[in-house]
Amino acid sequence: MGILRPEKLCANRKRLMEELVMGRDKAAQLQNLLEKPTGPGDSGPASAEGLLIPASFQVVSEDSGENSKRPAAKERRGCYKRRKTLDAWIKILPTMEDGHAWRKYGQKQILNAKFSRCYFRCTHKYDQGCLATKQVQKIQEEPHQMYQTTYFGHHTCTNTLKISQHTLDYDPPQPYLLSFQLNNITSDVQDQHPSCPISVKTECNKEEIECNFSGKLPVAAAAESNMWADLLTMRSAHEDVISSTTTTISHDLEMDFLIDECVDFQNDFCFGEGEVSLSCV
DNA sequence: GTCATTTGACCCCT
DNA sequence: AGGGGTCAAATGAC
Repeated sequence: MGILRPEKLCANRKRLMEELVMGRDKAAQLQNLLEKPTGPGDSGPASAEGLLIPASFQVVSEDSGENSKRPAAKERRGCYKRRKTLDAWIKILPTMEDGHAWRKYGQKQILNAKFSRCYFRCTHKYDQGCLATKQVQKIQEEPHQMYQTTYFGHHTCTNTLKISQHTLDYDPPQPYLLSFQLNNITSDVQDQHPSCPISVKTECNKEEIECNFSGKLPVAAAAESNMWADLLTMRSAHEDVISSTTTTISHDLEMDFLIDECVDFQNDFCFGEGEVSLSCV
Protein backbone atom coordinates (compact mmCIF):
# COMPACT_ATOMS: atom_id res chain seq x y z
CA MET A 1 0.00 0.00 0.00
CA GLY A 2 2.85 2.34 0.77
CA ILE A 3 4.34 1.91 -2.64
CA LEU A 4 3.19 3.60 -5.75
CA ARG A 5 1.94 0.66 -7.71
CA PRO A 6 1.71 1.15 -11.44
CA GLU A 7 -1.43 -0.84 -11.91
CA LYS A 8 -3.26 1.29 -9.39
CA LEU A 9 -1.91 4.46 -10.87
CA CYS A 10 -3.08 3.41 -14.29
CA ALA A 11 -6.54 3.14 -12.91
CA ASN A 12 -6.52 6.69 -11.71
CA ARG A 13 -4.54 8.79 -14.09
CA LYS A 14 -5.91 12.10 -12.96
CA ARG A 15 -4.93 11.47 -9.43
CA LEU A 16 -1.53 10.43 -10.55
CA MET A 17 -1.01 13.62 -12.50
CA GLU A 18 -1.98 15.63 -9.46
CA GLU A 19 0.62 13.76 -7.50
CA LEU A 20 3.22 14.53 -10.11
CA VAL A 21 2.39 18.19 -10.05
CA MET A 22 2.75 18.12 -6.31
CA GLY A 23 6.06 16.34 -6.70
CA ARG A 24 7.26 19.00 -9.06
CA ASP A 25 6.31 21.68 -6.56
CA LYS A 26 8.12 19.83 -3.84
CA ALA A 27 11.20 19.65 -6.01
CA ALA A 28 11.02 23.39 -6.53
CA GLN A 29 10.76 23.90 -2.80
CA LEU A 30 13.75 21.66 -2.29
CA GLN A 31 15.70 23.65 -4.82
CA ASN A 32 14.90 26.80 -2.85
CA LEU A 33 16.04 25.19 0.35
CA LEU A 34 19.29 24.11 -1.20
CA GLU A 35 19.95 27.53 -2.61
CA LYS A 36 19.13 29.18 0.69
CA PRO A 37 21.53 27.77 3.30
CA THR A 38 20.14 27.62 6.79
CA GLY A 39 21.70 29.30 9.77
CA PRO A 40 23.58 27.51 12.54
CA GLY A 41 20.54 27.22 14.74
CA ASP A 42 18.23 26.07 12.03
CA SER A 43 17.16 22.54 11.62
CA GLY A 44 17.56 22.56 7.91
CA PRO A 45 17.21 18.88 7.17
CA ALA A 46 14.04 18.70 9.17
CA SER A 47 12.43 21.36 7.05
CA ALA A 48 13.40 19.48 3.95
CA GLU A 49 12.12 16.18 5.25
CA GLY A 50 8.71 16.54 3.78
CA LEU A 51 10.22 17.01 0.38
CA LEU A 52 11.26 13.45 0.03
CA ILE A 53 9.15 11.04 -1.91
CA PRO A 54 5.57 11.73 -0.99
CA ALA A 55 3.95 8.43 -0.20
CA SER A 56 0.78 9.62 -1.75
CA PHE A 57 -1.27 6.60 -1.17
CA GLN A 58 -0.34 6.33 2.44
CA VAL A 59 -2.52 7.85 5.02
CA VAL A 60 -2.05 9.19 8.49
CA SER A 61 -3.92 8.30 11.60
CA GLU A 62 -6.79 10.63 12.13
CA ASP A 63 -7.45 9.56 15.63
CA SER A 64 -5.44 6.85 17.24
CA GLY A 65 -8.04 6.61 19.97
CA GLU A 66 -5.49 5.72 22.58
CA ASN A 67 -7.31 5.32 25.83
CA SER A 68 -5.77 4.29 29.04
CA LYS A 69 -8.25 1.43 29.33
CA ARG A 70 -8.71 -0.77 26.33
CA PRO A 71 -11.62 -3.08 25.78
CA ALA A 72 -11.06 -6.78 25.58
CA ALA A 73 -10.17 -8.19 22.20
CA LYS A 74 -13.72 -9.13 21.38
CA GLU A 75 -14.97 -5.70 22.36
CA ARG A 76 -12.62 -3.86 20.07
CA ARG A 77 -14.98 -3.67 17.14
CA GLY A 78 -14.64 -0.21 15.66
CA CYS A 79 -12.18 0.85 18.31
CA TYR A 80 -9.81 2.53 15.90
CA LYS A 81 -9.97 4.33 12.63
CA ARG A 82 -7.83 3.76 9.63
CA ARG A 83 -5.42 6.42 8.56
CA LYS A 84 -7.12 8.96 6.46
CA THR A 85 -4.95 11.71 5.04
CA LEU A 86 -1.42 11.88 3.87
CA ASP A 87 1.69 13.22 5.47
CA ALA A 88 4.10 10.53 4.57
CA TRP A 89 7.41 10.12 2.88
CA ILE A 90 9.83 7.38 2.10
CA LYS A 91 13.50 6.98 2.80
CA ILE A 92 15.76 4.21 1.70
CA LEU A 93 18.50 3.57 4.21
CA PRO A 94 21.04 0.86 4.96
CA THR A 95 19.88 0.82 8.58
CA MET A 96 16.67 1.01 10.58
CA GLU A 97 18.27 3.65 12.81
CA ASP A 98 17.18 7.20 12.25
CA GLY A 99 17.89 8.95 15.51
CA HIS A 100 14.41 8.66 16.97
CA ALA A 101 13.12 6.32 19.62
CA TRP A 102 10.63 3.90 18.11
CA ARG A 103 8.64 1.08 19.52
CA LYS A 104 7.71 -1.81 17.35
CA TYR A 105 4.04 -2.67 17.48
CA GLY A 106 3.59 -5.08 14.65
CA GLN A 107 5.04 -7.10 11.85
CA LYS A 108 3.34 -8.48 8.78
CA GLN A 109 4.24 -10.61 5.86
CA ILE A 110 3.21 -8.59 2.82
CA LEU A 111 1.88 -10.23 -0.27
CA ASN A 112 4.52 -10.63 -2.98
CA ALA A 113 7.14 -9.11 -0.72
CA LYS A 114 10.30 -10.98 0.04
CA PHE A 115 10.62 -9.56 3.52
CA SER A 116 8.08 -8.81 6.18
CA ARG A 117 7.09 -5.25 7.04
CA CYS A 118 7.63 -3.91 10.53
CA TYR A 119 5.45 -1.26 12.13
CA PHE A 120 6.81 1.27 14.58
CA ARG A 121 5.30 4.10 16.58
CA CYS A 122 7.08 6.79 18.51
CA THR A 123 8.09 5.68 22.01
CA HIS A 124 6.53 8.88 23.32
CA LYS A 125 3.14 8.25 21.82
CA TYR A 126 1.47 7.92 25.18
CA ASP A 127 3.54 10.20 27.41
CA GLN A 128 3.80 13.08 24.93
CA GLY A 129 1.12 12.26 22.43
CA CYS A 130 3.57 12.00 19.58
CA LEU A 131 1.75 10.35 16.69
CA ALA A 132 4.72 9.73 14.44
CA THR A 133 4.85 6.23 13.03
CA LYS A 134 6.92 4.45 10.47
CA GLN A 135 6.95 1.25 8.51
CA VAL A 136 10.19 -0.45 7.73
CA GLN A 137 10.62 -3.05 5.07
CA LYS A 138 13.83 -4.68 4.08
CA ILE A 139 14.27 -4.45 0.34
CA GLN A 140 17.72 -5.83 -0.16
CA GLU A 141 19.60 -8.65 1.47
CA GLU A 142 22.93 -8.49 3.21
CA PRO A 143 25.70 -7.62 2.83
CA HIS A 144 24.29 -4.54 1.12
CA GLN A 145 21.06 -4.56 3.00
CA MET A 146 18.70 -1.68 2.45
CA TYR A 147 15.52 -0.75 4.23
CA GLN A 148 12.65 1.20 2.81
CA THR A 149 11.24 3.29 5.61
CA THR A 150 7.91 5.04 5.23
CA TYR A 151 7.29 7.76 7.77
CA PHE A 152 3.86 9.02 8.77
CA GLY A 153 3.49 12.30 10.57
CA HIS A 154 6.19 14.30 12.28
CA HIS A 155 7.52 13.96 15.77
CA THR A 156 5.99 16.30 18.28
CA CYS A 157 7.90 14.81 21.17
CA THR A 158 11.00 16.42 22.61
CA ASN A 159 12.90 13.37 23.77
CA THR A 160 14.45 12.40 20.49
CA LEU A 161 17.59 10.34 20.74
CA LYS A 162 20.85 11.38 19.30
CA ILE A 163 21.75 9.60 16.15
CA SER A 164 23.54 6.45 17.13
CA GLN A 165 27.25 6.22 16.74
CA HIS A 166 26.66 3.37 14.40
CA THR A 167 24.82 5.66 12.07
CA LEU A 168 27.30 8.48 12.40
CA ASP A 169 30.20 6.19 11.77
CA TYR A 170 28.58 4.76 8.77
CA ASP A 171 31.40 5.07 6.35
CA PRO A 172 31.37 5.17 2.61
CA PRO A 173 31.35 3.51 0.21
CA GLN A 174 28.38 1.78 1.70
CA PRO A 175 25.06 2.79 0.18
CA TYR A 176 23.62 5.94 1.66
CA LEU A 177 20.33 7.68 1.94
CA LEU A 178 18.73 8.13 -1.37
CA SER A 179 15.34 8.90 -2.67
CA PHE A 180 14.20 9.33 -6.18
CA GLN A 181 11.19 10.10 -8.20
CA LEU A 182 10.16 10.10 -11.77
CA ASN A 183 9.62 13.65 -12.86
CA ASN A 184 7.37 13.23 -15.80
CA ILE A 185 5.32 10.49 -17.18
CA THR A 186 5.38 10.12 -20.88
CA SER A 187 5.83 7.30 -23.23
CA ASP A 188 7.00 6.53 -26.64
CA VAL A 189 4.94 3.72 -27.98
CA GLN A 190 6.84 3.65 -31.22
CA ASP A 191 10.08 2.36 -29.83
CA GLN A 192 8.63 0.82 -26.68
CA HIS A 193 11.10 2.80 -24.63
CA PRO A 194 9.15 5.24 -22.56
CA SER A 195 10.87 8.36 -21.44
CA CYS A 196 11.04 8.61 -17.69
CA PRO A 197 13.27 11.43 -16.51
CA ILE A 198 14.58 10.76 -13.06
CA SER A 199 15.61 12.98 -10.23
CA VAL A 200 18.00 11.58 -7.71
CA LYS A 201 18.83 13.29 -4.52
CA THR A 202 20.85 12.09 -1.64
CA GLU A 203 22.67 13.15 1.43
CA CYS A 204 26.19 11.92 1.51
CA ASN A 205 28.72 13.03 4.09
CA LYS A 206 26.51 15.98 4.91
CA GLU A 207 26.72 17.17 1.37
CA GLU A 208 23.57 17.43 -0.62
CA ILE A 209 23.78 16.19 -4.12
CA GLU A 210 21.09 16.32 -6.65
CA CYS A 211 21.41 14.82 -10.04
CA ASN A 212 18.88 15.25 -12.70
CA PHE A 213 18.96 12.62 -15.36
CA SER A 214 16.69 14.04 -17.93
CA GLY A 215 17.56 11.71 -20.71
CA LYS A 216 15.44 8.91 -21.98
CA LEU A 217 15.47 5.98 -19.71
CA PRO A 218 14.76 2.65 -21.30
CA VAL A 219 12.55 1.53 -18.50
CA ALA A 220 11.63 -1.71 -20.14
CA ALA A 221 15.25 -2.73 -19.91
CA ALA A 222 15.69 -1.49 -16.38
CA ALA A 223 16.13 -4.90 -14.88
CA GLU A 224 18.98 -5.71 -17.16
CA SER A 225 22.47 -5.69 -15.86
CA ASN A 226 23.62 -2.90 -18.14
CA MET A 227 21.34 -0.45 -16.40
CA TRP A 228 24.22 1.35 -14.80
CA ALA A 229 25.94 1.64 -18.13
CA ASP A 230 22.80 3.22 -19.49
CA LEU A 231 22.71 5.68 -16.63
CA LEU A 232 26.33 6.55 -17.10
CA THR A 233 25.71 7.15 -20.76
CA MET A 234 22.74 9.23 -19.89
CA ARG A 235 24.74 11.17 -17.37
CA SER A 236 27.53 11.99 -19.77
CA ALA A 237 25.05 12.86 -22.45
CA HIS A 238 23.43 15.37 -20.17
CA GLU A 239 26.38 16.66 -18.24
CA ASP A 240 25.21 20.20 -18.88
CA VAL A 241 21.91 19.47 -17.19
CA ILE A 242 23.62 17.91 -14.22
CA SER A 243 26.03 20.77 -13.71
CA SER A 244 23.26 23.27 -13.93
CA THR A 245 21.19 21.62 -11.24
CA THR A 246 23.79 20.57 -8.75
CA THR A 247 26.15 22.42 -6.53
CA THR A 248 28.82 19.78 -6.60
CA ILE A 249 29.38 16.53 -8.35
CA SER A 250 32.68 15.66 -6.86
CA HIS A 251 31.81 12.11 -6.09
CA ASP A 252 31.87 9.21 -8.38
CA LEU A 253 28.47 7.74 -8.65
CA GLU A 254 27.91 4.10 -8.18
CA MET A 255 24.36 3.06 -8.63
CA ASP A 256 22.23 0.03 -8.60
CA PHE A 257 18.96 0.64 -10.27
CA LEU A 258 15.97 -1.52 -10.33
CA ILE A 259 12.52 -0.82 -11.52
CA ASP A 260 9.96 -3.30 -10.42
CA GLU A 261 7.19 -2.43 -12.73
CA CYS A 262 6.50 -0.01 -15.45
CA VAL A 263 3.79 -0.48 -17.86
CA ASP A 264 0.51 0.31 -19.41
CA PHE A 265 1.43 1.82 -22.69
CA GLN A 266 -2.20 1.63 -23.68
CA ASN A 267 -2.98 4.57 -21.48
CA ASP A 268 -0.06 6.36 -22.97
CA PHE A 269 1.98 6.64 -19.88
CA CYS A 270 4.17 4.58 -17.74
CA PHE A 271 5.38 4.60 -14.25
CA GLY A 272 8.08 2.78 -12.46
CA GLU A 273 9.00 2.22 -8.93
CA GLY A 274 12.46 1.41 -7.89
CA GLU A 275 15.37 1.83 -5.65
CA VAL A 276 18.65 3.52 -6.23
CA SER A 277 21.67 3.22 -4.07
CA LEU A 278 24.44 5.75 -4.26
CA SER A 279 27.88 5.46 -2.83
CA CYS A 280 30.46 8.05 -2.00
CA VAL A 281 33.88 6.90 -3.14
C1' DG B 1 9.30 -5.30 38.02
C1' DT B 2 9.48 -2.73 33.90
C1' DC B 3 9.71 -2.17 29.25
C1' DA B 4 10.28 -3.95 24.47
C1' DT B 5 9.19 -7.45 21.13
C1' DT B 6 6.48 -11.16 19.15
C1' DT B 7 2.47 -12.82 17.27
C1' DG B 8 -2.27 -14.00 16.38
C1' DA B 9 -6.61 -11.76 16.20
C1' DC B 10 -9.36 -8.06 14.94
C1' DC B 11 -10.90 -4.48 11.94
C1' DC B 12 -10.88 -1.13 8.01
C1' DC B 13 -10.60 -0.33 3.25
C1' DT B 14 -10.56 -1.38 -1.51
C1' DA C 1 -13.08 -11.36 0.26
C1' DG C 2 -8.68 -10.49 1.22
C1' DG C 3 -4.72 -7.47 2.08
C1' DG C 4 -2.81 -4.52 5.18
C1' DG C 5 -2.76 -1.71 9.65
C1' DT C 6 -3.43 -1.93 14.58
C1' DC C 7 -4.25 -3.95 19.00
C1' DA C 8 -3.05 -6.35 23.10
C1' DA C 9 -1.85 -10.74 25.52
C1' DA C 10 2.10 -13.51 25.94
C1' DT C 11 6.80 -13.73 26.18
C1' DG C 12 11.56 -12.21 26.58
C1' DA C 13 15.38 -9.19 28.03
C1' DC C 14 17.46 -6.46 31.37
